[in-house]
Amino acid sequence: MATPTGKQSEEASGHAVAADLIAVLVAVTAGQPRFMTIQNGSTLPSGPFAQNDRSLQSGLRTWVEQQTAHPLGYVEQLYTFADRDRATNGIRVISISYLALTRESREGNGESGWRDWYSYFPWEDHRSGPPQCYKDIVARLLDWTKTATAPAQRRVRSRRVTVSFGLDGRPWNEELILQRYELLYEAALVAEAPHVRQRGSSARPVPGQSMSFDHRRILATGIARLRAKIKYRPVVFELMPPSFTLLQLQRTVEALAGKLVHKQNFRRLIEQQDLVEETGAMAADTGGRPAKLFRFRRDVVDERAVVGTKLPLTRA
Amino acid sequence: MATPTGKQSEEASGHAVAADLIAVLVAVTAGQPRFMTIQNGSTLPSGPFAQNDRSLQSGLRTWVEQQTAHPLGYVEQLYTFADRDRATNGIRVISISYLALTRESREGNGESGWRDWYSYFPWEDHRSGPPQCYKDIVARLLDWTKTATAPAQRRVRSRRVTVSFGLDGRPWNEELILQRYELLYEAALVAEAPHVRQRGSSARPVPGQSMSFDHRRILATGIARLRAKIKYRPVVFELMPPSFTLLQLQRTVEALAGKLVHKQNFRRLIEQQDLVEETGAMAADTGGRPAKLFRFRRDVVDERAVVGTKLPLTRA
DNA sequence: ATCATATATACTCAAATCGAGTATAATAGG
DNA sequence: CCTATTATACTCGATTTGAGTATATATGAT
Repeated sequence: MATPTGKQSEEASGHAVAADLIAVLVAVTAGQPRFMTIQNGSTLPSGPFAQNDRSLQSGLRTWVEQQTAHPLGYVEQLYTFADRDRATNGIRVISISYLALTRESREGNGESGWRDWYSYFPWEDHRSGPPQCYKDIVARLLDWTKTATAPAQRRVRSRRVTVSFGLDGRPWNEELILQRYELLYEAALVAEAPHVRQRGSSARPVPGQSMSFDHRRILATGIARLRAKIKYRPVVFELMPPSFTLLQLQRTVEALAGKLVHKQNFRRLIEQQDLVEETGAMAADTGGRPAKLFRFRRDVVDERAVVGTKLPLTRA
Repeated sequence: MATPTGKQSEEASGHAVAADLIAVLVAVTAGQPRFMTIQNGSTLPSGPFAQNDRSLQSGLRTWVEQQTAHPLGYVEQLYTFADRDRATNGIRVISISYLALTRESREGNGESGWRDWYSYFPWEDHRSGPPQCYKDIVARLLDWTKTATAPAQRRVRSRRVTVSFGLDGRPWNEELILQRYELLYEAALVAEAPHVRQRGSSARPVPGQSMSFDHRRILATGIARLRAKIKYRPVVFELMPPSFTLLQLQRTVEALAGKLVHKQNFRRLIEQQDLVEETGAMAADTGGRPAKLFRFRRDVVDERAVVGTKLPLTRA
């Protein structure tokens, strides 16, 4: 029978679930992308959605601010999922994850603290070329592709590795961070993988700190979203101080994307979009010629509505 | 205290909520964009998420296929929300909405059926220029901007109308459909608005069929997502038959976007991206010179990974 | 004072892409 | 065989992009 939303609440009590809110809270400090953790870096801030919360977002704010003593700035929803294995006491848990952007201020309280996200994903930082661990990871993944029994499956695996890690002259695509993490998970090369202890020599995980539950996967989802979004929406500015130089802005973009951009073209793009204006002041501590300070023109954003930023990251 | 995901399930039983799954199921038939409804067009297909569903998506599939006798094809999550006023029996309802793409086959059973989405959003179809109702809607919105008491609020409203409806020489941006619906809602110009009956002459809603609950808003969210997504991911093809002419493809894109594109440039863009290949056959029923039939190259998509489609819709 | 070094900022230039056409081909119907 | 209609090839100027070069203004060492 057709049951419209809202009407089935009477019967829905038989389908009760618990709702969990999880935050990927990001800041960029001194050119390093960081995120908020609790429990000594093993867990993302999270908590149950309570009956009396006004909305999902306000529930999230309450919990995160309580756990981390840090107010949330820009917030957007990431993804909602209901894992089979998340059930406890026979009740299913639905997790609603959020991406939040701020600037790092005071330290967290107690066990909460900011962590560099590249210590969880060392293979994702290509700002000074492919990192140390990259070559080894690719080799181990290629080994894994060969362990498939069916030839068709070998081809599928091989193509996935080739594409997502930018082999055979393909470009490195920073947005594929989730696909790369999922490959490593399937290949049992991260500590979170369920069968990681069933395997032999290859059971040693690749470099990179692991997390509880699927939190590293959620973090990858957040990074992927952010890496995609900075290309078409002016969200980088949420991570910047009130005034900044163009190089600081560029370093922030590079920190998030995990790769470098052409300086002169970056400036051209930012300036011709009218997203920033000079404050009149100069930054003297640049180590070279002093740089003009700029501020974000928030008015232009709602002026042009959602219509966004361009960054020199779009092409291969 | 820090409470990681999963651990608080014991206490979470005190925070029990009901989860509801809602689908915006889209097809394009004969150049018209349509979506699946139940209850004579007033409601989106939806139902509770059950304990024994494998995942949210599979729960959704079960419900929709039961209600509409129509299998789901491509599915992606839209948004999750927990409205204050959605509570019944003291239990909060969390709604998880999905966008799904298919092709129209058989009719729905009973009360379910496909509806043209522009009969719910008549002001959104600009394929033959601004539609009939457009001028009147803008006029009524501009009247509404004047009813604000504070001058600052008048300016804010005025800019929102100007930007989202493309006034003062600004371009019409089809992606702003949700912003436009929200303006009409705030201005009490749609039947769903809570204060629609408290107002005088302007209580008459603008043209366009209304829906139960916030379903028209969810539909707008789905359309907005689809209009944005066709520009950078090859999702249009989910709506196409196995083989099609380039004009059919173009008409589908135009139906979704609600505006026309330059034919020659459209072809150039599609062909140079290698997203399609000739089947060898020709379509004779074109009304003019027969057209080559093409098929979507699914292999190219996972070859190039997420890296997407371009459509001549990107610029103003 | 001068020089190496670092950063800031202006400007150039060729290649690629895009918007908006024109021109020509192949069908159906009168 | 003329007209209407659609398909498809090709052109051309304007813009945008990638990848530089050139020059300006700081600091710190000698």
